[in-house]
Amino acid sequence: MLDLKFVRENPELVKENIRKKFQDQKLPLVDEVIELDKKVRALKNEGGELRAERNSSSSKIGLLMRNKEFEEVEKIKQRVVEINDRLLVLEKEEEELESELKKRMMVIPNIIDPTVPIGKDDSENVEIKRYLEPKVPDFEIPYHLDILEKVKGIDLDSARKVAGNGFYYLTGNIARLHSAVITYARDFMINKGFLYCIPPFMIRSNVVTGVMSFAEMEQMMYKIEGEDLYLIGTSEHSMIGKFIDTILDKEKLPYTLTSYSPCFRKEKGAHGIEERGIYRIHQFEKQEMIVVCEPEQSKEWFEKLYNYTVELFVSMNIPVRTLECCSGDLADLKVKSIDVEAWSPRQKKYFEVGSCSNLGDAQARRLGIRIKGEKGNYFAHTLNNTVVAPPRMLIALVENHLNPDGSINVPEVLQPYMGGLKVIK
RNA sequence: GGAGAAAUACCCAAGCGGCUGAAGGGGUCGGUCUUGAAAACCGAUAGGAGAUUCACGUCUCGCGAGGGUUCAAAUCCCUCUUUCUCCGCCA
Repeated sequence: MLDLKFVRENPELVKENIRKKFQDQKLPLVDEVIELDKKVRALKNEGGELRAERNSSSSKIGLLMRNKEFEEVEKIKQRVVEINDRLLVLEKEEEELESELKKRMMVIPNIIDPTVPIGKDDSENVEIKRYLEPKVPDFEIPYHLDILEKVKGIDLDSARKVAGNGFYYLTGNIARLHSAVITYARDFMINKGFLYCIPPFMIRSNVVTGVMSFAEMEQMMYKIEGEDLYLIGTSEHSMIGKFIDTILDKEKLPYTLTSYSPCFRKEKGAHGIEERGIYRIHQFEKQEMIVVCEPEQSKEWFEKLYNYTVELFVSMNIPVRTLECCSGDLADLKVKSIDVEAWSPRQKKYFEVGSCSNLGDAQARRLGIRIKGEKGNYFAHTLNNTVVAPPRMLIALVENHLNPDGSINVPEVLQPYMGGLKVIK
């Protein structure tokens, strides 16, 4: 969400940004917002004046009552009743206009970073850089399910009986590998100076609506029956929620946090659960990182954040590349976003394993995350990025470390977390 | 889950329909005193959201949150949230 003042003062810039994102149908919203804003302010002014009159009249009544000047009191009372009637009308109108205004403000996209490549959709995303050589071995790489089944590491049949499609049992060394990845990633981030957190895995509706749009909420979030609680889709929800309505101390910035959580997603909508196996599932686990910082530091942090993920994958010997989201593919709240994609030697292409986003002050404005400044408070910038999210990440791991006999090499950095095990057979 | 008590500014706390946007302390900041400090004394110190103004300023909202009663709400009523105490249940 943009600053209303900014829209008021820079309508052309806002429109230009909408065009860059190929959302021309939203162009009229800008003028509508400016018009609505004008009306709301006029109403506020009138209401303010009336309230001021009511306040002074009411205290006058107090004085007159003590002097027993009842006739005068009745007169003033009547005037105040009139004021209240008028206020009722004004307030209703103001509320309506404000909700119309907010509705429009919510869908006007955030101003994208000047470095974001212009493009219509995900086909125009831009590869930034590759890390490690994407190798295709001279033997055939089976589908990841077959690899995992061969080492008795997965049981989807039982999962379907117990919970349905989109769930999994990981077993034995693969389950252990899964934990090893999470634990290694946790320590990796702790070593980068991040504060490790285990957040609530359920959050209230007001936090949900604070961190995502209604459409997203409907498509992603599981609701707990009979409670005002939702299962989190990512720990970003509870981690950013932690800062709702706070005024932060300059000295304590930046907040750099890494959190572990299971993530629950309905995966309703466009694709459903088409992919066989553990690529797209209702439940997975994720190590996440978030940063809350000074506005002028967010760009710098953005670079650091996705590079941490790259470094982590490279340390496990998994080839990755960074792919920048073009303007048309960038979610409305985001200033800039880069995906980290891992190499799939089976598909001979890269697939998404992480996503790093700079939200600028958009999220902070929605959630009221401010920094105490010398001359008034201002909104913080927020960023989030995946450290690693197995089991999807395991697809990349097993495909890249598969031996011709179907055994899987454990990357050296994970071996300590696997009791020294070097090969999963 | 049941029964009680509470939520007021940076902290503690008074107030329980109008003169209270809020007594009193502590803290913090400034000053007097002192070689310097402490103590003592004096003074200052209400965060936040919004409107308006070139600006000084003015106005509105604001006593956990949201509703309601009233000419008028920190104060009365309702709902919710949180905290504390006790009981029950449970890793």
